Amino acid sequence: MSSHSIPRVRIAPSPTGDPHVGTAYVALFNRTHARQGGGQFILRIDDTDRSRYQGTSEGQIFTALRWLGLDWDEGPDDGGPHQPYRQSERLDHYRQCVNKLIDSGDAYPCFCTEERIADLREQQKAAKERLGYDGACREIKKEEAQARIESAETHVIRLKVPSTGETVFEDALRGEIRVANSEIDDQILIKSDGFPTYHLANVADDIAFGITDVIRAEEWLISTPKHVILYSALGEPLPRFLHVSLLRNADKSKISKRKNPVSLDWFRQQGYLPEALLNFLALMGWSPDDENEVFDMQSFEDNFRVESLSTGAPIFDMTKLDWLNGMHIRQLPLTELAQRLESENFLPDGVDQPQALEILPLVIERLTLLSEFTDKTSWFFSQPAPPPAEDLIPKKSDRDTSMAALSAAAEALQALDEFSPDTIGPCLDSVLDKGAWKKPFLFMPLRFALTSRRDSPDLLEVVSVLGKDRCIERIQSSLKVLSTT
RNA sequence: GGCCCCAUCGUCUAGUCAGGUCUAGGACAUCAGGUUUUCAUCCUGAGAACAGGGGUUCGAAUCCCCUUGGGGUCACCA
Repeated sequence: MSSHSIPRVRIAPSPTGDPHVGTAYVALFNRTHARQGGGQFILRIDDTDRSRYQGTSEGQIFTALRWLGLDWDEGPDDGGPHQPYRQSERLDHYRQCVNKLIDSGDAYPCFCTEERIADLREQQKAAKERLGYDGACREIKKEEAQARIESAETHVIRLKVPSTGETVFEDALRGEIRVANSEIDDQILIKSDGFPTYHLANVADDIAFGITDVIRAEEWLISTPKHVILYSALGEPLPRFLHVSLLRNADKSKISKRKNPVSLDWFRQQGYLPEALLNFLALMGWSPDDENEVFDMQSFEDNFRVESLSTGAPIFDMTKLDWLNGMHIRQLPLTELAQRLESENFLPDGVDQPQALEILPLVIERLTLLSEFTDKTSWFFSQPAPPPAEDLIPKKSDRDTSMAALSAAAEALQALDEFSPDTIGPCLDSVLDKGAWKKPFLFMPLRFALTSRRDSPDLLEVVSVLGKDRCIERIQSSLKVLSTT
């Protein structure tokens, strides 16, 4: 297909479980490629496997892709010029297609039982032969086949792969791929339940939808020759094929649920930002020229080239995703961040956006995941249990020193009229001077008294945001702890 | 096992197509410093890779071959 044509690309997830990170990975490249060329990104639902079908899955896929901003131009839910976009609703189309193939002699009915096929495979294994259908039903005369079909005999339709020669095609990333036809199995096109297999449905739909670029995972590379044969039997020009490397587990095997989180829902629930996940996925196989690895989708769209995707096999290591998530959190305006926290349900119970906004500046630099917000701000939204005495007494200090320091701090803060970081700073400095304590001997007990934790935000900000009354109250509670020790 | 794909720091990658500018660059992670009253952010620095062997060439991470390693696939799943 001409490289000048307007790209029409698609992803074709199967509704068989949770929305998969690999779907998003491939969708990202497809959608970006379409947008760059002013073309269309199509969502097709490949639901031809009735045994693995899950009713809730399709909706989850829609939701997850939209969460990521990977929305589509044509799809099952909002229509398009080639409806329907669900394969289970296109059975007539596949039937027509396969009839054409049977007429032209490129496909044939096969009446072999699954038992015979299984036995055949065992024999082939034992004899160390190539595994695959032996073509037994190829020889059945058309009239006989027709009669058996009419008598409702169980059958499938197979592709008649040429027994000699080779099939050649170009992969946009890997160059010319050639496979001997003797290596290619007579693929089942229509299953005995009347549903098409992926191979038929995929090619038939890609033709019907006018798909120009088939950008999909590398696991499909080896079955592409079958698709090429199908295109040519149907008299259709080939789309451009481009097979993206598979995401891997740490042991380099194909990414899997057992060894990695793969559900897009999981990432959302963990508090990853869509822009961070997208950024991370983009980096698995591509890198920007300017070496700035933190970027948004606009920048990606401006610089990405699908042909420049790397051929290596990237290990899905979320360490960098965590870093990216923190970076993207910090790039978000505070009001936007507060909105996200609320809409994604990461706000503590009873806390609203304005309240979150009060405390957000103090913790934004400490967040890696949105889900950490609640824990990191718990000292602010409710009074924590007073810290144990050992936390209130820094190393090399002692109980009396901590009590004196806290008392002095309480007193000084009490006397403060204007309560802001600007006034609190000098106020605490004077407390320090008067007591002649080492800095940590005052500040650490105070930090613990106010937040009950070591990793709190800047102390002046904490004092300020808590306000005079709550500060005094918490200091008193800690003094009580110390005095009863 | 057959067939197909792949191979640069621990990880993601730049460089490979058009061989020299590569004593191989960046990022994450790690470690060490700095900033900071804590944690984090931020800044500086360090260690860390061309799988191996042949060939072509004045010159190879880059081209060719072999080996090794890894992966995918060989379903009436996609």
